[in-house]
Amino acid sequence: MKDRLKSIIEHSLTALIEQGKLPPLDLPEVKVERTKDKSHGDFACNIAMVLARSAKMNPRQIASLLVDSFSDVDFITAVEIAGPGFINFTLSSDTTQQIVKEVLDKADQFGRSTIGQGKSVQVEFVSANPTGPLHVGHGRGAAFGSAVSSLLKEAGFSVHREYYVNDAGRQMDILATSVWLRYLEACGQQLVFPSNGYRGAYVFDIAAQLKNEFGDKFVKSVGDVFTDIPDDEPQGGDKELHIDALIAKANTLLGEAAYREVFNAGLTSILSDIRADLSDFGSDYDEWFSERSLMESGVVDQVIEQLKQADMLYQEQGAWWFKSTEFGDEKDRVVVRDNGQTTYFASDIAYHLNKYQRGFDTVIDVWGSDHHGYIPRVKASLAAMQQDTERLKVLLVQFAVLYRGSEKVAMSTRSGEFVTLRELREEVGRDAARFFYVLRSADQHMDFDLELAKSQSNDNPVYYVQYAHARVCSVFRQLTERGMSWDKAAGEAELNKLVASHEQDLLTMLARYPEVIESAATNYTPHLVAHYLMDLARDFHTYYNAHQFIIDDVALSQARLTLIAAVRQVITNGLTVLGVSAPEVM
RNA sequence: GCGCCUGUAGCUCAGUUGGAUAGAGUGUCAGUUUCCGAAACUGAAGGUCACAGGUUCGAUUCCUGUCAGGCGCGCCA
Repeated sequence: MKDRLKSIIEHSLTALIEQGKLPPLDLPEVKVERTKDKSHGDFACNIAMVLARSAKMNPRQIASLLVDSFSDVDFITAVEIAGPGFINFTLSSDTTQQIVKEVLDKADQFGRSTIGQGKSVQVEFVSANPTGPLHVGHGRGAAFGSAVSSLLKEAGFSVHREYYVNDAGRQMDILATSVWLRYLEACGQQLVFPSNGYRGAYVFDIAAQLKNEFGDKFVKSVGDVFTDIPDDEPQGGDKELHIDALIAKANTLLGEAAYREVFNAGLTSILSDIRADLSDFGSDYDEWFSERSLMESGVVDQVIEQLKQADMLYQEQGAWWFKSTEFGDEKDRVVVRDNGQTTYFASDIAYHLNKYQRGFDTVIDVWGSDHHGYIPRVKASLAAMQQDTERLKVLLVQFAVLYRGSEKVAMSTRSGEFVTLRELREEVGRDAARFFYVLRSADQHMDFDLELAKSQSNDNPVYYVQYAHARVCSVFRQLTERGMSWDKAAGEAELNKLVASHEQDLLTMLARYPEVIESAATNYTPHLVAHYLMDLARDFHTYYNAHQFIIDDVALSQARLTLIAAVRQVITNGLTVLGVSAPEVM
């Protein structure tokens, strides 16, 4: 509808210029927007005010010329000039009413558009290191990432959801060593656990599993393990040096093959836990991409070679540095350490190049906002390889600050003091958790009060929306119980009976849904959908309290039932986009 | 110190890319069931849009500065 109005206005403008009634001028994009106040009609256009300056004319005068030149169209009943020069359009009630038919015809397709033109988008989200279970901080990225993916799909993009598995690197070695040390303890040995190791309960579980499966295969004497290891921090040493030495010792004592077995035990256990967790949370993926595969296939080395050839790397103090400052980064970044190991950043360059080479039109990274400083160097690396950095979009998600009542909860994976995503899901439910996460815009800090979410979960807005859906279902159940039925065709033929103000509000609300989806998709803002659903639910509840649906006037009754059937459909569609269920009974 | 983000009702947050009288939830107060589900509805109260300038027909929105908070600034990931 916006587009139709737009083209009418554009035609009139060009006609007026040709007729010499308006001076020749460059036409800006015509914007037609929904009004926020009903008294201003359904749509408004501000073009007259926008043009006033360049045309050197009074905006109301321009508006008046435009309005006079509009040809009559059947779907508009009133065109008015208001305020400083707005042109307000009022739709015919017949046009407004037909949205019900459209919703029911398109059903779960209602809201789909083709603005994505089938272009391919890759969305990478969560990608937490497999060094421990997902915690509530990851939940927001999971809910946001999959909601954005669903939105893009609705908008006509071809979407590929991906999880980047950091199954290589130092953090994984720390995990492997932590598992091994816990295993040694499980085998009856006494030791002082490194302060920088992973202390979570799941490490004990993996160690116990290891012992079950392999017996004493990996047992070495603790005396040997801690020989020639520099002091840990509590003993006045450096915790990083301490843990690195332990990793090296694990490698030499166990040998490469056995070390790899311990390493993989930790990796596969945690990764399968993460996969199950995300799946249960309703965040599904098309691909799990392994960092190790990039290293083992030599892609990382190739990329480094490519950058060397392009004179983008230089050697200093034994390390290889990437000249990211030449592309706007604050400082140059190391890609190969002096000990010969490639950095995480080197893998990431290779990974992003790989994404580009797979041919995605747009590559989206969903990152925690604490990684924002990372954006310039990744973009720099792509620029250095003559890639179009505009294809990469990084969406930052602020972490939810967790509260227990009024007390802030300290979060640390290493110390094992965190609330897992699984715990959250079990306590507040998947629907409430997902809805809560996407209720706020992603770039906004969010306070997540566990006590509130747990103890007063009935106050969560998700129930308000779901209840509206269940209520519609309930009406149809009631209808059946009374031996009556809903006749869709009859209802659609009687839509002109829907003239009450509550009905008009609902009709307008339904018509807005595709616009909301489009806006939410193009701006990567799923919270708009959550807010829309709350608005729609409110209008429905208000309507419910003001009018009866099952009444003696058969024609009106069928029209109303048809309307609320459409409401039910749109609630279902919207909740589905957010990964939230639409229960028939609550 | 530098960079990015944020500052809107008591609290948690929206605000249609610069538009008309700044909104919702929650909390507080006052009401609504012989009626399809009261997990609902109606009404009231609640604001110097952090502060000060600037840009223009018009600013919560854009620019500058100040103040306050968060995050980042490793041969970690």
